[in-house]
Amino acid sequence: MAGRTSSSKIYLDVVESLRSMIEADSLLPGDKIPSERELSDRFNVGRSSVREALRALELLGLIETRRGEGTFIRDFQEHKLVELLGTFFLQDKKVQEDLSETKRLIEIDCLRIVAFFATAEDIKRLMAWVKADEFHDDDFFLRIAILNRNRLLERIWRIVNSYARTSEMVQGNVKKEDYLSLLTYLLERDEEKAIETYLIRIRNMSKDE
Amino acid sequence: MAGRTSSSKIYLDVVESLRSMIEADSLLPGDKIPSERELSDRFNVGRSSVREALRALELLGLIETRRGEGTFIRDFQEHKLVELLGTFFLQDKKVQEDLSETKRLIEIDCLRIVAFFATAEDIKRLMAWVKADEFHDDDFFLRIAILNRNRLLERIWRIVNSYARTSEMVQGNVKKEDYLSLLTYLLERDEEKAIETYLIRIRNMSKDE
DNA sequence: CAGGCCGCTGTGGTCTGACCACTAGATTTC
DNA sequence: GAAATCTAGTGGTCAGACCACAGCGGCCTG
Repeated sequence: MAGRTSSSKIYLDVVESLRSMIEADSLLPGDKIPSERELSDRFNVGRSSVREALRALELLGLIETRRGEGTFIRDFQEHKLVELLGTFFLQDKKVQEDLSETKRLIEIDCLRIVAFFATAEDIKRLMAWVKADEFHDDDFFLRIAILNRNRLLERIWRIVNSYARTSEMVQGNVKKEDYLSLLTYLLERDEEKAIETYLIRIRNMSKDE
Repeated sequence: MAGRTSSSKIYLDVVESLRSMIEADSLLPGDKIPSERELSDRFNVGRSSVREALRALELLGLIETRRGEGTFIRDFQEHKLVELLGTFFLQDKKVQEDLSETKRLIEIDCLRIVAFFATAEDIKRLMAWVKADEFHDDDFFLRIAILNRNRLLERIWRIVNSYARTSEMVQGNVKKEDYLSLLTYLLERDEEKAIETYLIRIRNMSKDE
């Protein structure tokens, strides 16, 4: 009956305990963590609970287990674990830069794909939408991301974008003409011009703050 | 034996079985899935294995369990990085293509960045490594991903790669010369040539199968 | 009849102890 | 010294036992 830190689910406690343990002992990727039996012992929980935690972390790619050898820490960097537990990382500057750079790269990738595969009809429909509605820059690229029919890339964009959005850099105002000319290039399958237009847009956005 | 289902870890099989079951029965968010005991029975595995799978999915945010009631499918859509994994479970065929395409795009992005920012020294060090060691294609791009100093992009690559790898098609043999010439172009900051070399490599890899 | 109490039953949550399969290192054997 | 062998430690799996909780229905009481 000790004061359990949290959620009435032991395995989550174990996850948390592991996190602290890893942090406290400053274990690095490749390092071995104690055996299941020892953890079970150390945390005073059943081995099955330890296993549930470990299996979950394994599926997340945070640890790696090798039968007969042990359990090892895998790519670390900001463990996804931390995010899952609600600890967010958007603090330092570098992360910000990485976010916007990554976002930019993905958007360009999407443009490339769209320039290559999207039907003229799809693009025209998008142009009509641009003319008709009022919208946020995100909305525009969401549509681009959807047009590119790679669901995974679309997801990645959504994720990156959602992070990028929280920590907002000022979204400068971009004029409809810019979007339209970008789309026009896409329609003409002129990948390079489209990207160029995109980059100019970026520059404008960060300029007027 | 083309499709190997059993990955030697029962709980992973269960995860897979659950995926198919959900797909087959077209279960939607909010729907209840069979009890642990029934699943254990249906899949002919121990309940603990079922639980390991369920706990992992729970930590991923894909399902939700309520004691005394049951286990339910959750509304994914909004799960940060975890979303990635969601994709992994939900579709199947298309995902493979998306995975390799995305991987390719990211690798090219990394190459671009490296061509632009990496120091000559770093690249030379990589060349030395190529000459000296035996390695897998993944290892090479892992190093490229690390060289590009965008941690986020590196991380996305790792994730995508780890998934792409599981389902992998034979990694054709690429010769060291190819890597070396690629690196040479990077050293000369010749982005286009480097990417061209990269693409040729891809073609070779899928050819000899 | 209404309201509430009670106890089933089914479900997840947890622990224990027992095996198996495998790895690595120590030990023995040649 | 090298090869074969044994052994301890580790993850993988299972079966069975409880517990805690939610939901349902029946029974008692006012």
